[in-house]
Parts: sequence; structure tokens; C-alpha cells
Amino acid sequence: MGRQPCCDKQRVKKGPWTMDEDKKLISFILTNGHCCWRSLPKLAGLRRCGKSCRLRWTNYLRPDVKRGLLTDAEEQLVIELHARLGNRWSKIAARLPGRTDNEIKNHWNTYIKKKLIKMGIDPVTHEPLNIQAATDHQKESSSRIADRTSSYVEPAAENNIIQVQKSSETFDSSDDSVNCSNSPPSAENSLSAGDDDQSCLIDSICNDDELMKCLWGDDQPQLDDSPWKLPAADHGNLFDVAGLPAAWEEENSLWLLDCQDFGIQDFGFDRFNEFEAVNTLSSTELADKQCKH
DNA sequence: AACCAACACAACCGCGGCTCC
DNA sequence: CGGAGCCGCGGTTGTGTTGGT
Repeated sequence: MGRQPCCDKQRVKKGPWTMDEDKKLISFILTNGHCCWRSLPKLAGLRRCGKSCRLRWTNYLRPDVKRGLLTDAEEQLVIELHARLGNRWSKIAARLPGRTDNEIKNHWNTYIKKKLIKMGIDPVTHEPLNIQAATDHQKESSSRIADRTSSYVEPAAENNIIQVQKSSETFDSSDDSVNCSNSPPSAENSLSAGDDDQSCLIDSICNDDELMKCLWGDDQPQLDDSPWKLPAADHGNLFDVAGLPAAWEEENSLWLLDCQDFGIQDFGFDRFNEFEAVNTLSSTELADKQCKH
């Protein structure tokens, strides 16, 4: 007996989300939280699959989503993390506050991948392309490594490569499969000794104390994906900010600012304008402030 | 101006893992 | 312990936009 479809595909709408659907989803989640994605569309009056709602929320509508291009520092961090973690985008995204796995994945596939190839670096193994021909047999084992768990021990196949270890200590020991102290040097988390450019890039990131503190520090704000626990409110008063907890107000002011790009007025949240008047900091300014603290 | 290729990104799909019964 | 249901992840596709010819 096969798995049931996640939703009734006959009656479910697909394709791009409309403004009205976004509005409904935001309203519902802000009011009720997302206790159960499967039943959410029905309760919210949406003809969408629960998965689709979750994706739309987490990748686009969620208040803490940071929009816009990745900064150079973020990009370098993605490269560093990819060298360590492989295509585990959600893990990588967890280290970049406000960025989603989908966004990072897209950026990787469309931009970083090509950039690395241009630099002569294999985007999969992070090894220089020119020495790869000579180490084809290693590559084969490397591809296996990509799927292995951290307990797998590769038998000394990387004598000619150095490990990027500098910032490994900053990983949580609980970060699954990223127990660097126990992980053997491998193609997916290693660089060639001859690849000075890449080493320099990584070093520049790792040696940037301010940046590392900001991006890796224990006190960095963590994404909180727990369901919203807001007091039930009238739909008409959803953005009566004064009625919300101060922490929520502060945290979500960035998102409200971002809504300008989207067209907050299109949501019918007219009260935003009053709120905007007292909020003079841009998203980037606030992000900078967070880094400095 | 029209066409086409490349690019960027939102969204879909299927599978694996976790939890509950 | 095993099956069912759900969520989240990663790969892939679809679509709109941009730039070049």
C-alpha cells in the first residue's frame, strides 16, 4: 500500500501565489500559528497544499527572512560551509540568519557554482580542477563520502590536501554530522595545499574576528522556527503593533520594512505607515548593529 | 523591434526521517 | 515492533526578466 498523496491534487491550486493568498496565509499564521501545515490551508481558506503553504511561509513570507543578494561575506561563508557540509542547505542556512535554504541553494546553483568553476575549483569537492584529473580514483571515493555519515572513516586518501579546520571549533557538538574533531580529513571539507586563492578566501573569513563573532558567535540571534504563540487577535487588527509584545514588534519591524518592496498597502495593512514613521533604521543598519553587539 | 539564450528565483515533487499509535 | 501520517530537505522544474545579436 503506497503513501497517500499529501493533498487532494484535484482541488489544490498550484503555481505562483497571489497577493490575496499571501494575505490569507499571513493573517492566519499571525493569528493562529502554524500548528499543523496539513490542515492549515483548509482552516485558512486556501486551496493550497500544506507543503506549499509551508514553503511560501518559510521562504518568502516569514518575518525574519532577509531579502536581497547575499553579501560577499555571506557568500564566502556559504562556500566554507558547503565545503564542510555539502549540499545540506538547511544546515548552511541555519548559519546565515535570515537566509533560507532555498535562497542559498538557488544562489549556489546559479552563481557561486559557476564562480568556483571559473576560479578553477570544483564546486562539489572544493578541490582545484587541475589536480582532479590526477586523482580520479580519489574523486570516486569522495562522491561516496558526500553521502556518508560523519562516522565514516576515509583511509588516508588525502595526503596531499590540507584541512580547513580554522573555525571548526565553533560548530556545536550537537550539530549533526558536523563533529569536526572526530571527522577525518575528506574531500568535502578539504582544500588543496596548492589552492592559495581559496585558502586565502577562507582565511580572510576566519581571521575576520568581527565577522566570525557576528556569524558564528553563541550570542548570535538564532532563527526561531517554533510555532507562533501570539494572542488571538481580530483579523482587522493584525498589525496593531501596539498590541503585540515588544520583542515581537522589534523583531518584525524589519519584515514590515521589507514589505515596502512587496507593497504592504497591497496587503491592506494601512497601519504600517504609522509604524514606519517611527522606525527610521534600515534593515542593513539594524543588521550591522546586531553584529556589533 | 524581434528573437533567443542565459540568468534568477519561486515553486513543485518525491523521498527520508521522525513521531505517534 | 511496525505501520501510518506528517514535516522538512534537497533536487528539479517552471516562469519571468535581462542582455545580446
